[in-house]
Amino acid sequence: MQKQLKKAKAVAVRINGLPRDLTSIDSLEEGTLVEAITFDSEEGKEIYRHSTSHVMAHAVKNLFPEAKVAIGPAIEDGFYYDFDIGRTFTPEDIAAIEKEMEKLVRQNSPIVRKEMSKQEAADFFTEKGEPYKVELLAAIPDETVTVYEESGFVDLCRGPHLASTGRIAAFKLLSIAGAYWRGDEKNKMLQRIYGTSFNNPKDLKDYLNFLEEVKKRDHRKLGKELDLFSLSENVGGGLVLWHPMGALIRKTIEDFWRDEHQKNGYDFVYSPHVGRATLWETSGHLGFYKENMYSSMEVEGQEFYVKPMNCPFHIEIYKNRLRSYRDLPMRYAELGTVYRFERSGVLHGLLRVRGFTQDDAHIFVAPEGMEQEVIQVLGFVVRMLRTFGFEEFTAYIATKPEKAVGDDRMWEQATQALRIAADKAGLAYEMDEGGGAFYGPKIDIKIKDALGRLWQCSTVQFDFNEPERFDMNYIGVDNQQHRPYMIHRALLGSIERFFGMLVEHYAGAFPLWLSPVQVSVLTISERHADYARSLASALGARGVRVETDLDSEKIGNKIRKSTIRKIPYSVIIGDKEASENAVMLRRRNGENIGPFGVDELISFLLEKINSREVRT
RNA sequence: GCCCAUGUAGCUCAGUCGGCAGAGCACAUCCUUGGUAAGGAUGAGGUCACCAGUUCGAUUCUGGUCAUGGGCUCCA
Repeated sequence: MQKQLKKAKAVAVRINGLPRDLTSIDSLEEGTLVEAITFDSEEGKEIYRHSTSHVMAHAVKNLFPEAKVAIGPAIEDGFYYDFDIGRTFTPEDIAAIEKEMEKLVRQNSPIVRKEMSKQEAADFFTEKGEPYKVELLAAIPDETVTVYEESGFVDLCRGPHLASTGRIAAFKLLSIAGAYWRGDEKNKMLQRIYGTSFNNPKDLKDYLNFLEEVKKRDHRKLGKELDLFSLSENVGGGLVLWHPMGALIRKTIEDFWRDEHQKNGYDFVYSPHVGRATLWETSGHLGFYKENMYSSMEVEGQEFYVKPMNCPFHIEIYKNRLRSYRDLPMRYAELGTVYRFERSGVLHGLLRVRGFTQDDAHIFVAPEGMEQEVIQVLGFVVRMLRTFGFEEFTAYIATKPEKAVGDDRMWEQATQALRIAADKAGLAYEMDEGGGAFYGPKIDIKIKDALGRLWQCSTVQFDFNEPERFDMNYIGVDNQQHRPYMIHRALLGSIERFFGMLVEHYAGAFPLWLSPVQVSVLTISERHADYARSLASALGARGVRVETDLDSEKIGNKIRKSTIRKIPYSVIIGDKEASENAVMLRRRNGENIGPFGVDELISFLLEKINSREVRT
C-alpha cells in the first residue's frame, strides 16, 4: 500500500472518509478503506500548502526567535501565516525566510503528529511563550488536541500534514501585509506573510506567470495607458472621472443596454440624486443602511440624503397612481448613479468606489406571474453577458436567514422560482443556505473572465420588505387590493465595476463594437492626407469610429502608436492605395488582412460591429 | 477606519547625507516624405502631493492632512 500511495503521489489519505496523515496507515487493520488525497484535489492542495505554512513559521522562528506565531492556514492559491514580531518584515527578511525554508525542506524532516491533552498543550505553549496558541486552544472544545512537530518546531494543528518537509517541491513567498489578530480591528495588528506552493516547479512558474498577467491587465494601469478614466485627489477618493475614450466605451455599453431593455419590456425612468429623510425612513435605509450613507444635508429646515439606492424612487413612481393587475409586471429600469460611503482603505480603482452607476431595474409583479418573470430575467442576464464575451457562469441562490421579514411561504415560493429559473436558463447553481438578505432571497451570478477569475456582477433579489413599508398595492381581478412582489435586479452590477472587469478580461483590447476608436487611418506620406481625410469621413458617415494619423512620421511609427492604443484595425494608405481607391488593412495583432476596396472595408467593419463580434 | 509602504515633469522613474532638480517616453517647432511596432535636431514642461514646524535656508528633517498601493473588515 505504501508503494501504491507513493505512486499516486498522495499527500495524505482518507480513512473512513476522514483525512489523515500518510503515516497513519501503518497502524491500520486489514480491510480498512484507504483513499489517496493528491495535490490535484482542493483538499490535497490545502494540506500541501498548510504544511508549507508550517515550514515558513519554523523558518521565521529560526531567524526571529522573539516572534510569536498566530495562525497560518491554507487559502485559495496559497497560504499565509500571521506573526507578532513587534515590527514589520522587510523584503530582505522575506528573502532570508525563503532561504531558511529551503534549508528546512532540504533537511527533509518528518512531520510528526502528536496527541496531548488540552491542559498539556496549554502548558507547553505557555512555556514556549506563544500566547496566541494558548488563546486558540481555549476555543477548542475537545479535550485532546493534536500538535505537529518537525525538527523541533511544534505547532498546534488539526492536520493532516505532509509526511515530511522534503515533499514541498516548489514554493514562493509573495507579499507582506498587516492583519488583525482574528480579523478584528480592535485586536492587535500582526504581520502576515503570504506565499504559495506547488508540487512541481513548473506549476509554480505558471502560477507566477499568471500573477504577472494579472498585473499586466490591471484596469488601473490600462486605464491610465489607454486614457480611459482617472481618479483625482482634488475630487476625492472613489469618485471616477471618465475620460473621452472611457466614456465612449461606456456610452456604447449603455446604448446597447438601453436597446436590450426596451426590447425586453422595460420602461425607463429617471430619478433624483437626493431625497428627503422621510423617504429613507420609510424605505428603512436610515434604519439598516445608514452606515453606508453620506451624512444628511439641510435644505430649508428639511433633511435630505444622497441616494445609496434607487428603489425608493421607483416605488414612488409606482405609487403615483392606482395600479391594476393588468399593469403588471411593471419593469422600471434606470442607469442610476448612487453614492455609498466606503471606508477609505477599501477603495480600489473602478472595482470599489464611492459613486457608481447601477444598471438597475425594479420589477413589480403579481405573485402568480413571479416565476415566469424570474425565468425571463435570468435568460436576459445570460444573453446580455454572452454578448460581452463571457461564456461561463455560476449562480448562487441565497435562502432565508434567521432574521428575516416575510412569511415562510413567500420565501419558499420565491426561492423555488429562483431555482426553476436557474435551471431554465441553463445556469449551474449552488445553494447558499441562510445567505439571503433579511428582506428576501436572491440569486447572484458570477462570471469567469479570460484568466479564469470569478466576478460577481448580476444579482436578482426579492424584496418582501419595501412593498410592505411603502404599502404598495394593486387591484386584482377580484377588485381587492393585493401586494405586488418586488424584484431588484442588476445585470452588469455597477457600470464602473463591470467596465473595470471588461478592461481586465480583454486586457484593454476591446472587441471592435466596444472599441472607442475602431479604425486608424495611417498615411505613408503627407501627400496622402487628402485621401486619408476623405476615407475617414466616409467611414465616419457610416458610424465607424475612426481617427487619422497624418504626422510626418514613418509608417512604422504610426503602426506602433496605433498598436499601443490597441486600436483594432489600422488602414495603411500610400500611392498604390490612393490611386486605386483602396486601403491595406491590418489587425492590431500584426496580421495583414490585405487590400480592400473602400466599400468592401466598410461592409467588413459594419458586419463585425453590428453583430457585436467578440473576436476581432 | 486600522497597520505598513508610497507620493519628484502628462507617463515611467533617477536624485538631493539641508544650499533654488534630472533621464527616457510623450508634447511643441524645424528638418526628413520614409511601405508594416520607435528617423533626426532643437525646445518647452516641475511651489519635488498639501499645510504647519525646526532652520540663515526645507523637495530633503519633524508633525499633521489628503491621495495611492498591499492587507484586515465589508460589498455592486
